[in-house]
Amino acid sequence: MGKVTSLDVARKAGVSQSAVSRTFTEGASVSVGMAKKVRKAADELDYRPNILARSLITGRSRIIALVVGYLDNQFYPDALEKLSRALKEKGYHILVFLASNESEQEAQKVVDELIDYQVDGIIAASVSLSHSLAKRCKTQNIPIMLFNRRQDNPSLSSVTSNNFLGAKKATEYLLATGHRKLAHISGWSETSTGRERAAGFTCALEKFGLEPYDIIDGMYNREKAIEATRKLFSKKTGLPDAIFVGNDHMCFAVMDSIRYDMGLRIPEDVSIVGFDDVPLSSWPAYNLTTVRQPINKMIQSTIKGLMDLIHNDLTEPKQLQLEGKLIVRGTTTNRVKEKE
Amino acid sequence: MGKVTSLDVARKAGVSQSAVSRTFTEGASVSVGMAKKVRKAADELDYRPNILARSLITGRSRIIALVVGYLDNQFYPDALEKLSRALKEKGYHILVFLASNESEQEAQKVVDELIDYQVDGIIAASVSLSHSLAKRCKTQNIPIMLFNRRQDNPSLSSVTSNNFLGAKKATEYLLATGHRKLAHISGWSETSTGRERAAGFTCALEKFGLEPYDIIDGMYNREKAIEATRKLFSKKTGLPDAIFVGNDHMCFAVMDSIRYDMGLRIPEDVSIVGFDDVPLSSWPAYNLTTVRQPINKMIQSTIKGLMDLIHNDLTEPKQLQLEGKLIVRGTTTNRVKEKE
DNA sequence: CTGAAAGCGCTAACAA
DNA sequence: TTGTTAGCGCTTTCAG
Repeated sequence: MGKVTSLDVARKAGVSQSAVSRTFTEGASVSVGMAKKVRKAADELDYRPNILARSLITGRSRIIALVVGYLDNQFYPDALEKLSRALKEKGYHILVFLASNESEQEAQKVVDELIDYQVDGIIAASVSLSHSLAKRCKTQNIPIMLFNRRQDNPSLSSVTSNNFLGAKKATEYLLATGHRKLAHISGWSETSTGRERAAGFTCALEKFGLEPYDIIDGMYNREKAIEATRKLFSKKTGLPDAIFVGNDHMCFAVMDSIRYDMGLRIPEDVSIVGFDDVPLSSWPAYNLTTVRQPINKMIQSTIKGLMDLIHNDLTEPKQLQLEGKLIVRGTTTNRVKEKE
Repeated sequence: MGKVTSLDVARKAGVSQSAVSRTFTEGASVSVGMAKKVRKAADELDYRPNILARSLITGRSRIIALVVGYLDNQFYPDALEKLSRALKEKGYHILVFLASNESEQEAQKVVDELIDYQVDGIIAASVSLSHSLAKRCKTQNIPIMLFNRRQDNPSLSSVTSNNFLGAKKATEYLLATGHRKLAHISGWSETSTGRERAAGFTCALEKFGLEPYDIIDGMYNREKAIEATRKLFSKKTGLPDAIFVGNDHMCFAVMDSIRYDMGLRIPEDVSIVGFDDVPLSSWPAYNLTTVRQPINKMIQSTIKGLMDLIHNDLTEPKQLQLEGKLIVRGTTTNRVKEKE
């Protein structure tokens, strides 16, 4: 029966249309009797207020744009699911925008689209908005939270784990357990996470007085990571005894390549450490030693930050960095003991 | 700077507000000169039409609701990504609704929410809408496509692969390669896919004159699948020589359990076949023999079906079943040859 | 082709 | 507390 409007309900209940509006508006003043009458009529007609019409007036759509690159790295569907649940609690829903880290022009289009939908806020997961695009959103008054990515320019709020420290911890652990020829297959060097994790790696080595065995950009991509692995093991100068990989998603490819291409054993021949601790990492097939990103806290902080931005525009940008934790599993071994 | 409206643009260009509307409305009649003038002013003001306001009139929000259970089975993020890209081409975007196959009441709420947003259509992936809820959507005139799920009642359109045939093929392959003690860890028996795949399994066995070694409901859940595996291997009556598992997601758990709990080899001790062919299945760590769901065709048909429903309400419900294909990889072996 | 005017379904003053 | 009224930003008749 097509659309039932508030007017239909009003007529049926024998009250004014505004009375209907009020009973469905949080915090409006309606008497109990009125509310009851209206609710009854509404139920009978199966009436629901039209959010879009409401948005037009209130200026709030209750839609949050989630901008995300690919969904093949399990970290992101996991985050999407958790973000969606948390936002639902607050009466928001997620409109998905896929942005494949492509050209500025593509990004431009995505921003256009999400402005069109009058979204109340943006969660940019894994993608980096250029300065000009960020400014456009600011002009349009759409708050942005960066999730798992930071901007050099501190005008944008962001939530990440401390990638530098996490990578440093992981590397120090490898050093403490007797590894000396450490390679790094890094996250994409065009991303903050990629660079910061690489920096943590080299910093730990430097402090220890060691040179990296090698650093290759894996670009957060399975194929690139496999290439990198092959390159690493084709060196004539002896093999690495440990590889720190920029994220778990690449790690799985690296491990597969080491085991099934190279025919080497993990961790006996080479130790592996990842970053993220996605669910797959704890599955026995990989059982990966990795730096856990505190995803629940990250989600929580992202939502809180976004809500703050939406409700009082006063808040100034904050770049939150949460502590990660090294989870030791089966892809690393203590080479110190072995020598004793 | 808040919102720039069509009126602002109109004033700046020195034309009427309707002229602005027309230049931004597909298929409206405007002269080239007028369009140019308007576009110029619009660009200068960084104007974009407000989709929500437009929706109010046209009755189309360009929002599609994707209702999905969990995102931990890689099949769904993959589908989400592909659906999103395909819909974007057509000018639609996906609003995510997580429905954890819970109570009727929860489902009720989800339907409420998606009606609120005036979505143009619903893609129900993996969740089954009860009859009454489906009817409510029909009353509200919101078309529904079931994705990877069928309804007994044929009033809803759906796209699936032929689960019965796929399962039958898989089982026949196991029989043809000399397996005789076939167990099935099934998909959730409350779902059409779970039931149809189980039916394909038993049908193939029956034709061959064999009894199933055992059938246990794994409920599309990792933990349940592991439990089922343990149960299977605790039987006193000899072990199964092959297991057909209801989907790949459970399969990974089953394989891990067999290898790392039981200490058995795949496929030497037991062959394994899955269903779906998610990306992970082709990774060397699992290298899974499985029935491929033709996901691209499924996506394509789902979108086409939905668009048909949206544009001409005339179309009557169609339950499309696409052909799946057995992909033979490393988790099965030919036991016939061995005996020769 | 263009402008004026009506109205989509709703909320938010404003009176009563 | 309630009803009346004026828009939110847009599309779509309807005249011209």
